Amino acid sequence: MKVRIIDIAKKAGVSAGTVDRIIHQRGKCSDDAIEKVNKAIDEMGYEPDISARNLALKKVLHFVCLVSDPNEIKYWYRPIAGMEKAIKELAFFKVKVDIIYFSIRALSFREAYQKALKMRVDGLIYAPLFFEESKIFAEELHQNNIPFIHLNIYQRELNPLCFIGQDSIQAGRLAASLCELGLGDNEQVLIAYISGIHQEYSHINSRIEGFLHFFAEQGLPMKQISQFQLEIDENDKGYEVLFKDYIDSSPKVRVIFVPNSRAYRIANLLKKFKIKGITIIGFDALEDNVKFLNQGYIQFLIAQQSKNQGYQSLMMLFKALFRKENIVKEQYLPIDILCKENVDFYSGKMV
Amino acid sequence: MKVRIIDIAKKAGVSAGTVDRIIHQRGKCSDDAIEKVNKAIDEMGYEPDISARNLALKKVLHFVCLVSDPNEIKYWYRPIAGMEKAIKELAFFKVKVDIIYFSIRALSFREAYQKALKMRVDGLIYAPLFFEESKIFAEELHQNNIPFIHLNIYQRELNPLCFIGQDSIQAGRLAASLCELGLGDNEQVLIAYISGIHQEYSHINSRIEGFLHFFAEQGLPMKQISQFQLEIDENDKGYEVLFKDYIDSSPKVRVIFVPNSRAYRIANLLKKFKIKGITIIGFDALEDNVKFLNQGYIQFLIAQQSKNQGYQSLMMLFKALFRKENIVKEQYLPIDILCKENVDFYSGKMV
DNA sequence: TTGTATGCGTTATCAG
DNA sequence: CTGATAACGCATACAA
Repeated sequence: MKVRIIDIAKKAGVSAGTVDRIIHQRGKCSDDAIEKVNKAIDEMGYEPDISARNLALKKVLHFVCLVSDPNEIKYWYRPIAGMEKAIKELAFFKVKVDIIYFSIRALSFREAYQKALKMRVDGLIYAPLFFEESKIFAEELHQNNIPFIHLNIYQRELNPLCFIGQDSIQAGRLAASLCELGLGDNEQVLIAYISGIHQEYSHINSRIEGFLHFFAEQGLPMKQISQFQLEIDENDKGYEVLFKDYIDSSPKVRVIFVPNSRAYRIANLLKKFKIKGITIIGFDALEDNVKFLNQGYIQFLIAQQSKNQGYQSLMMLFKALFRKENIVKEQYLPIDILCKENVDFYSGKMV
Repeated sequence: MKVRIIDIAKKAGVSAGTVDRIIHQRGKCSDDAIEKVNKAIDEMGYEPDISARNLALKKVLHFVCLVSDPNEIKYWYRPIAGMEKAIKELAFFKVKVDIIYFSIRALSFREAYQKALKMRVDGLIYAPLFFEESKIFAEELHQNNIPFIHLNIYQRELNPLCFIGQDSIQAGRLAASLCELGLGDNEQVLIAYISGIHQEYSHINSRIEGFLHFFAEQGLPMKQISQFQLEIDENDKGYEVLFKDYIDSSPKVRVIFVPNSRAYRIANLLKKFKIKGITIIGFDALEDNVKFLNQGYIQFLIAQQSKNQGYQSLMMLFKALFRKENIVKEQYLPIDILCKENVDFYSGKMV
């Protein structure tokens, strides 16, 4: 029936304590005992009872998530929602999760991770928004033997336990293929986005890279593509007129590709200036983006299961550290296409 | 810290046994005791420890899934994969799951459910493929007080505990909107599908209904739509020439909408007869469909997270019957759009 | 109607 | 290096 520790202990002719020590490699045991116990396990096929283990466990696993303040970058609302879902499920087990927020400055990120390092942490999740700081952080984690997961942005060279997110280059390619659908002969696509000052994230660049690749591969003339990029302070409204002028002087533009998650800003301008006949392809199902999708200003949004990202990241740590399962090193989530007709059913997505 | 049964027993001035009886409504208790215990629970906020409960539990919950043989309808491979994933996760708990297969004949379905009814079953999952038999089955289940979940197909009037699947009408609408993208002035869309004899499923009809609605709502002329439907025996190849003739005599057709999951059959004909300039919108990421998607014969596939459907159905039963949580009555999953550029990342999707 | 005792399979401690 | 044993929180059988 069910094989227990005591069953294999009897079979091996030792006590339960010894079996436990051998299974978990804690304490010292004689080679003789190790051999006998392993043999018994092979023959009888022991599977630990999670409930019993959990009940008896004294130690609590401690996971920490470092995420940017969703009030500053709205994108993070949904990964956090996913984390909260995971926290609920993990409440059955001896696992404790803390979420630490930082604001979008390198210094704030540094403070956050120093705070995390002061705690006794068994596993950690963060998005390497800041290239240099992330590197320093990762090195310290490796030194302290604390496994960590990269979420949303992947800095492969830092060798995280696992990356969870989207293939940004392929997402850019997909955006390009959707743009092409709406593009007639001799019409243009514009790459336009507005970002805060000094916000240059690798995944945004990857999306643009994939986008351009697609057009190149299809042998489409590059002159069909123009770019409009502004780095501005969050509250600066000066760009609005600049944008309007740009559009007025580019009558061939039919599609605008917005590679960051703020397509709603561009959509807002189309609405404000009553610009017709231009459609937008953007990223992420933020509330504001969805609003303009439903109004027809945005034709497609490419989404990345943000909630699921948050959920999976914690579940991965759980799988790796609680159950000692092997996990895949790169977990690329689906690249979702949203339009007016399917966006209403997207929010329930969890996963 | 953690509130245990014994804690609230002390607070209420009774024994642990009494608290247990009141929480689970087993055995008789005095009104006085009930009141005191409930008060204590309110004040202290008791949450049962799942691990301890699970360890002590004698009874095993028994779930049964009735699914059609995936060798006959390939669609079912993925829901079954999702069920297997759920079974793995539920292995931690005192839950046992059986999957019973039936082949696509009403008689076989009837045999399957009679087999299920003979077992001691606590919860059940099935797709109501056969209208009449499903009704009889549901009535028996209600009589025996066995909760059941409808998967993939929804027969609302049978009042399942929950439905998990896609909004087929909306999926049809989405298909129509994607068709429209590829449709120029004066061009036609063809609704074409090949099904086995006497296979008329409600969700296929709903997709067509949604599809037609979309065109009607947009004020598009209905004469742009033509239909080609064949009910044939699985091995009958006679339809191939019929199809070819139909296409030859309909030069305006630019897009073919295939409302069932066998777009690969139509795609295969386009390939075989070297028909160019026509693209297909179909359903479900079956292996064969994906092949033709990658080859360019199919432009879009609309998918329904089949694996997730299977997974969720078991998790729902678990939530409802093991933890006694309230669950939503209708769980509509996202309507996914697949094309060449994102299909490779779709398979990993779980949920 | 109520209280008590035993056991579920593991962990962790302590004495050998 | 090893064996014995007391928790862990709940369910359940039995005694009162």
